[in-house]
Amino acid sequence: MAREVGVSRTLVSFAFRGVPGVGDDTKRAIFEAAERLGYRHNVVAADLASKRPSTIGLYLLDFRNEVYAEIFRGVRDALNPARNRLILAVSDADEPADDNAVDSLVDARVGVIIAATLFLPDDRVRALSRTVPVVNVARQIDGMDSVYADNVAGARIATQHLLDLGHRRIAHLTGPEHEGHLQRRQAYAEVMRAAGLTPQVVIAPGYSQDAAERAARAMLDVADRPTAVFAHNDQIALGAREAAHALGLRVPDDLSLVGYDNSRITRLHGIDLTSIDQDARGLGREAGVAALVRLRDPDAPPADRNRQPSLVVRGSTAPCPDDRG
Amino acid sequence: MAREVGVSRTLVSFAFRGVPGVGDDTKRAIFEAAERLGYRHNVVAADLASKRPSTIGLYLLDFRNEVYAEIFRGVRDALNPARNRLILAVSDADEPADDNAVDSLVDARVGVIIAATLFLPDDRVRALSRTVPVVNVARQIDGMDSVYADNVAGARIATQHLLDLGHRRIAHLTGPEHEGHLQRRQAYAEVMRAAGLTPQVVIAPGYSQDAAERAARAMLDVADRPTAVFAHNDQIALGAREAAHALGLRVPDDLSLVGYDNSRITRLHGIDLTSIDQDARGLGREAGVAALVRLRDPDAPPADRNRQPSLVVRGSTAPCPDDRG
DNA sequence: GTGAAAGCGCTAACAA
DNA sequence: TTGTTAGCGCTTTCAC
Repeated sequence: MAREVGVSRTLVSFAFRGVPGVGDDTKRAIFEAAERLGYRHNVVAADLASKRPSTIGLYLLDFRNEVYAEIFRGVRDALNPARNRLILAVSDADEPADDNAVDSLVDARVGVIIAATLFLPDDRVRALSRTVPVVNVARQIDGMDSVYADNVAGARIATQHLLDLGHRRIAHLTGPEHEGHLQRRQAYAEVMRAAGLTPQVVIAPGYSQDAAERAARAMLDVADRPTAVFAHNDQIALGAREAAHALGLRVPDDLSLVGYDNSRITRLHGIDLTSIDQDARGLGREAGVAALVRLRDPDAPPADRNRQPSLVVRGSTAPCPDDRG
Repeated sequence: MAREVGVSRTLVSFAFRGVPGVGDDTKRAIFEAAERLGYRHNVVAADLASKRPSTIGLYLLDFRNEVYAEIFRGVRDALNPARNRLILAVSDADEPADDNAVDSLVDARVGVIIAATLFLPDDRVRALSRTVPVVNVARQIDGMDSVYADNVAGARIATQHLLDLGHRRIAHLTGPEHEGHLQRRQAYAEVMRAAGLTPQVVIAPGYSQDAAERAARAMLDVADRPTAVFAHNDQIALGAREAAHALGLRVPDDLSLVGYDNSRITRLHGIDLTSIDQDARGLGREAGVAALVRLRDPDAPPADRNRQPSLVVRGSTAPCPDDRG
């Protein structure tokens, strides 16, 4: 390739990376020859040779939860103008494979990992970040880059909304306990206790709709069932909704339901799910920017971007049907 | 690392790749030392050095369509036992970025690309496969590895189902014309013509729910609107459903609706969408296997796996409300 | 603006 | 079973 144009390998390298200091004519000649020869700049080899890898890794917890699709879009929005390669690793909310997914990113020698709600505990994430810098999305870890919407605020708004509607037996339906997935349930419990009520946290065997449905069925199939449910996310809320319908309960007449994420599905006619919006795409965008910063300057002070979520009231919540609650 | 154990680099390399011919003691010593030194086998460098890359690239058209999540899971199922790295590239059904996504896979120097419904025309895919072998999923291209469910059969079953219910004004709602996305609309048109009816193919500006909703609104807001719609996929069907409700039409009383993909959302209480099942996860699994084969033997004869889709009747389809149709 | 030489971390013959 | 020598395609000094 270099021979073809009569230039050195260095020039070709510079030309492809947009390093200044290459004559316009030379540049043109190089690109023209590359086109003709079907030459492609080998980014993998480039990343290997340079000590500073330019590739960005994105970890997403689950593929079936629309929130991660939105985070992905946001990250892509932010990275599009840059010329960084983005590679994805996706885990599974039901059959967690965090380590595999993260390993594949580390193996790919990415320069930074954007992690959307890892199941890993804080310490493991910190340890990981000593190998590869990590930008947390939708999660806050002290001393690390974190882009998130305030979970405590979100859970409070949701719970308070149900209290305001007169509900007293309000359950919180969530998944297995992982550090980083605790704030919502804790904030819910606090609000409940502050109102003089007993929190009821129900833990499903996973964060998917299916897992939630099973747990919700048991929760709702009792005499003094809750009159309202605040779910960890929309997927889980939909699981609860299915369980309710299977038991002949109507939403919102017999059961009020609040989700989290404000995914598109909540807006469907007939679903009409009240939910907390945390602007996942926006989170993704900020995370993308943070990753770019981290890549250029490993020693930059950690970014901590806390956004405020908001409640979107729809038809799945209604006043408590009785006073027994 | 090699020095540390007092072994040659070759042995270390062999040990990590599981190449036979390394003494058990040596192997143990190597892994033990690796652990201690925090050494990680650099797969990127390995792929670069060996002419046969072991990484598999997966292209998915869209993140918000559950079908691709299922294909992904299937591919992962198939690849799990193997030790191949999987990297993803995701495009967007509304803002197509096929070339970017595919480029990122080519740049990553993957050994084979599993492509789930590229927008690219057949010839472009063929051209691509001269650089990197391609396994097509949910699409058939002559002379190439293809794993798909028979679209012609699927579309026929769907259309026939509506005809059997007495509908005559049946529209097909789909997205922009791409080679590889034509079979369903053609099969629909054939069945309609064979029944002595005029096909009405309505093209939305994209394959997403939002795009479909806009197109459906125009389609349904006329005097002699269709009494039934066969949609290219579930996303599009949901868009039509939203449009119908916005216009005060009830499903299935005023409008019957058939989707495609049988995604989980079709099963939600209140959505209850009749759909065609093509077992996306199964397709993904077969594609994963085909990719593995192709990786080991570039000259193996192209695999062509054609599966039969099936109709799942739910509550969104009902007999035609009148005879005017 | 340009080129030569060394090296990134690994694999692939081949030899021992 | 183990070690030696090249070399993958690129970047990076440093010199011209």
